[in-house]
Amino acid sequence: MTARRPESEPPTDAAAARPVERTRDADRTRAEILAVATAEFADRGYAGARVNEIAEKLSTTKRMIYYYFGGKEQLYVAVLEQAYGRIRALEQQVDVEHLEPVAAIRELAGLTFDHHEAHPEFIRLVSIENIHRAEHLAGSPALAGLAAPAVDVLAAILQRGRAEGVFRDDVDALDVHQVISAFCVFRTANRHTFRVIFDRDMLDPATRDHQRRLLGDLVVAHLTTR
Amino acid sequence: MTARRPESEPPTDAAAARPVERTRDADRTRAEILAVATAEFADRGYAGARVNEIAEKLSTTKRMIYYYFGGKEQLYVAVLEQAYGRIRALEQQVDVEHLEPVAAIRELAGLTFDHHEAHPEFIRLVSIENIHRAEHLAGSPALAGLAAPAVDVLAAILQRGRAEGVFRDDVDALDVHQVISAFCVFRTANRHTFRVIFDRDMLDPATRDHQRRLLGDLVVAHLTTR
DNA sequence: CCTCTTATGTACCAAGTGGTGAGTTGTGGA
DNA sequence: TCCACAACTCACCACTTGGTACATAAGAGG
Repeated sequence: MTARRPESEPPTDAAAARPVERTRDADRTRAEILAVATAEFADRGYAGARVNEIAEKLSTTKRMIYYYFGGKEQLYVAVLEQAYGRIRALEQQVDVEHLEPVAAIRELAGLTFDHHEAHPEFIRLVSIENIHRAEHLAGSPALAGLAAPAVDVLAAILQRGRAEGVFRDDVDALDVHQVISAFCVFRTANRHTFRVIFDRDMLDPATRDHQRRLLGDLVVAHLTTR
Repeated sequence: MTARRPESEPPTDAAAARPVERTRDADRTRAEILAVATAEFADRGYAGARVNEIAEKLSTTKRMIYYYFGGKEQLYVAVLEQAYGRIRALEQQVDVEHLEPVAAIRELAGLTFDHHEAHPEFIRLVSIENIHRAEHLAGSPALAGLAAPAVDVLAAILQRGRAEGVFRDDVDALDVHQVISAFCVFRTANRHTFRVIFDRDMLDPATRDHQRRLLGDLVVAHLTTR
């Protein structure tokens, strides 16, 4: 093998390449391609993104895309896998075990809210992948156990809430997750058409707290109403 | 041989389908192009759709696309305008004035639910347009008053509910609309990735009633909780 | 019947598309 | 030191893309 930089994968390594230090580094080149491709695919969709365009924004050449990834589609799949991988990593850091059920639900919903707001390009990739009926995602093995964290944590909270008698006992954890996701994803994914039609920017910082509270209220009300 | 096939007319056509077989009919040609283009753009996105592909599925030629619409982008805008126009027409048929507030909200949410489920290709177009940051929609005048119906009806219901003391008095109509839309749009728009990740088909007919009730419960709980 | 406008069909193109053949150079290990 | 191979560059291509020049046929009106 070749020069392995000790840098053990700083994930958000963007195209911040030093122009002077132009050494050979497979990991760095690969990461740069992925970063640029992620931005490009998220920006224009799979069909809209151009390999040539990605190449031009690289400090290396188009040939390297094919050298490392094989083709446009494989590059796109790699982008998806990396994006989902990062999301999983973040979700696993959730720790709400010490909170009482209602507070825990609010916290979990709030974290999901923050998280989606902080990663609009991920939401875009998800939207794009849905346009393609998740056909690339379906063939990828990189999403094993991707569902578990979020839903497991949620199920545990619901269980505690039921035991304490504060939550209804007929609510499914995945239903709750679906509701939370729907709210959070919609805000980002449908931001533009919603703004044009209803003249409201759902991501306006001025209404952020209100929206965040709205989500919490919504879920808690549902869980505590009989 | 100029005999036109007696049109296997896709669902809702714009041009009055006269039984008379006309060899030349601008309205019909235009409508056919729009119908095929709608299917194609919804299926593959703006960049993914091919003018040649649309042309091949036509009983006329590619030249007609440019004759009637000018180009790919203008055709796409026309598709968007027609789609939104139809949606508006449907929304204006909502009549829940005679119901008591809680039932009215449930009915409105349920109608929205049904409506989104019945028009997946519209949801796809909306997703696609969001990928393009609604830039085509923004420049189109065809959406004046598109927001009014849904939100006005909702506001009236909330008003009555407040007057009768069954609803909270601090809930914004557009917030409620946003929540309902989020739930309904998410089900269709994110169906595929959600199925792959969470192994649940949100559009599975077997869980349709449950999902529909869930949305009603969610909104009513929020409106009636203090 | 003739003519003029509208509607339609055929053949074609320049620019861009994803993708590659083949050679060049840096670098770690023997 | 030197070599083998990974990392990289550059020029190139077959094919598709959106778009168009031009010929022509069908009706409406006179």
